[in-house]
Amino acid sequence: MARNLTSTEPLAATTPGIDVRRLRYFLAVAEELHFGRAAERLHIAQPALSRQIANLEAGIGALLFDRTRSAIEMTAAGDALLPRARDILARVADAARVAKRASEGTVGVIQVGFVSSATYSILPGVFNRYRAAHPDVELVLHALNTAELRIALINRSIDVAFARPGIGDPEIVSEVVQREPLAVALPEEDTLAQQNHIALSDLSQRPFVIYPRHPRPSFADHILELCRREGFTPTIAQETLEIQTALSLVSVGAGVSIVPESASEAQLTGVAYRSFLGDAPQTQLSLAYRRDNRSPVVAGFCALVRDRRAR
Amino acid sequence: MARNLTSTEPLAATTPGIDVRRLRYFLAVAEELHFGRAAERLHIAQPALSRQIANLEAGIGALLFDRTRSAIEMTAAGDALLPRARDILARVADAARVAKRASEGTVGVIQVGFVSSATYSILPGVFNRYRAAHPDVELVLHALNTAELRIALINRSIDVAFARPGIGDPEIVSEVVQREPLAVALPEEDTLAQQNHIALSDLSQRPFVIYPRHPRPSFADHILELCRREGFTPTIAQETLEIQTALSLVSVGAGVSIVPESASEAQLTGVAYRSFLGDAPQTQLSLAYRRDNRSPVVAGFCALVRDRRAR
DNA sequence: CATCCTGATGCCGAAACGGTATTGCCCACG
DNA sequence: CGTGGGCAATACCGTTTCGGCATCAGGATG
Repeated sequence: MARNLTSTEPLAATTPGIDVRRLRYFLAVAEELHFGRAAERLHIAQPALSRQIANLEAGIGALLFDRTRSAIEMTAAGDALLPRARDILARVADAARVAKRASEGTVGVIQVGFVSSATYSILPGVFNRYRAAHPDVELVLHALNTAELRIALINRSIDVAFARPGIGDPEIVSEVVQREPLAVALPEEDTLAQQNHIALSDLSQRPFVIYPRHPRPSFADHILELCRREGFTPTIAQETLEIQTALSLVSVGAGVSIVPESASEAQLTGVAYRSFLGDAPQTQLSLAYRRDNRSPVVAGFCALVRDRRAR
Repeated sequence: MARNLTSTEPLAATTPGIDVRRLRYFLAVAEELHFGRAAERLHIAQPALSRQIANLEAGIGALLFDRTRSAIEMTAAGDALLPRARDILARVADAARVAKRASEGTVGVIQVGFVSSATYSILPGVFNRYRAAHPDVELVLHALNTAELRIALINRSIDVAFARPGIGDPEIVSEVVQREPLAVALPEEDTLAQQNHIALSDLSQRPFVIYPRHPRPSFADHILELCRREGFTPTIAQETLEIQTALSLVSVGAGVSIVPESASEAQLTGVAYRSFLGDAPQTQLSLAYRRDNRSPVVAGFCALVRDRRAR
């Protein structure tokens, strides 16, 4: 009865009759070329299978099997449908898997912004651990300053940011994930490099390399404020955008720079790192993300950062 | 209630819940981001839609929409599913279309074998008309001799053949599609070329170029039999495999050849074509295909050939 | 706080599905 | 030339699923 097409439906805009269940049934029959065995494989009775195949044929408008011979045969339409049926079934299964994994945050893309000075602290560990735990999440990195990070978060051009000291915005959640002492980076030939510990006031006559000055408020402002409290205004030799550039300038003797302690990891030749005398001034690194974030990928990333901080 | 997964089913080997109907519903909701409007577009009531989406979510094991806000939002799982759902629906529709067209013989491949001497008669017209009528059928051509055509048909390496005079085999159906008079191809400088009509006996002293000699029985055997009846055995100057080669040899004066009249279409310089005196001997071209052929593409091709012959 | 909008839930009739029993058909075998 | 066996189709029936109507629940809005 693969003949009476769309008799009950007045306007069939869609494709009635085609259905993943029926495609699965079709595949079984096509592979077994035997209704009885196919039905057995599908754990249904043979008549039910016969009817579903007939329904599928009616939906397509063509016979899929040639039942005239004793052994069943594929028709041209069946041959044409077979590879497509396999493909569709595979895609359906894949779609379900991917959707589920997306909900678990194990596939997708995450755009991470960070200030350059975070390069040497927790970032390498966080990125490595995250990549190991979520190999199917693409981790895209953007080095930006704190003000740019805020804009990028609001733009949604990044999903999560590491900023210093943090990002104040009603739309953004900012959590401190690391506090670390500041240290002095100075040329090795500087006489102060012979001391193990340095007081901030010792630097009052030295030229400073600061970063990033614009836009306000910046890490540089934080340093300048510390100096002001100590009773001096430093001479600014150079302003740079990134800590890496600042350290390079220090290495060629352009001046001294105040950096997070972890910057000593950079190991630039010609640069000596010295800690402060007494209780050193601190800097903090914050993890920031949109308050309305719903992405499980982002949630998973933040969870990993918090977990790492806890230890 | 997208929480209780596979509670009733003991062993779900397949992917329950995912279904083209549900994917269509999902697509509507994803595009409208509003259950009411989506339901309206689908011509069903909103509660039915809500339940089907819930079923889909249960089948996948993840929520696809975030209903916490006033305006509905996609979840990461929904975002991941959306392009795949579109793709699957398009493929389903395409599969149905292709299968139907395959049953009508308007898509597919057809392998056509033919004897070289048919090149100048009905073949160009048949091929051009068929390509025009069935642009999505790939027409693959194979120049073979009659014995090779028979083997290729049985092998299924070709679907249909044009053979001379025909193919006798219980598995093969052979229908005469064309009868045409034979003619003489001779060098232009031959004295016989000055006559408009030539008797076969006039050629008794001329060297013959025949084709194809092997395997038997061949078109060459047919020619030799005609000469024998006329009372002479021709001198065989050359044997070739294809009519094109035979005509080339004639053009350089190697001898004369008996060819179907339509071979004059070849227009080789140096070759004159002359018809026979009186009632010329005839040759016939047959269309052959497997008796058990079920391909609608082949059936369509044969129908076109028969139709052309009728006019 | 009342009201509206939106999606979820309860309940019921209709359609689809699957199972058992049976028929119809073709083929092989005596 | 019946006849029995194998296979798919059909008949019939119980169960599940689907869709519609009415209603409920929760958030937004005035």
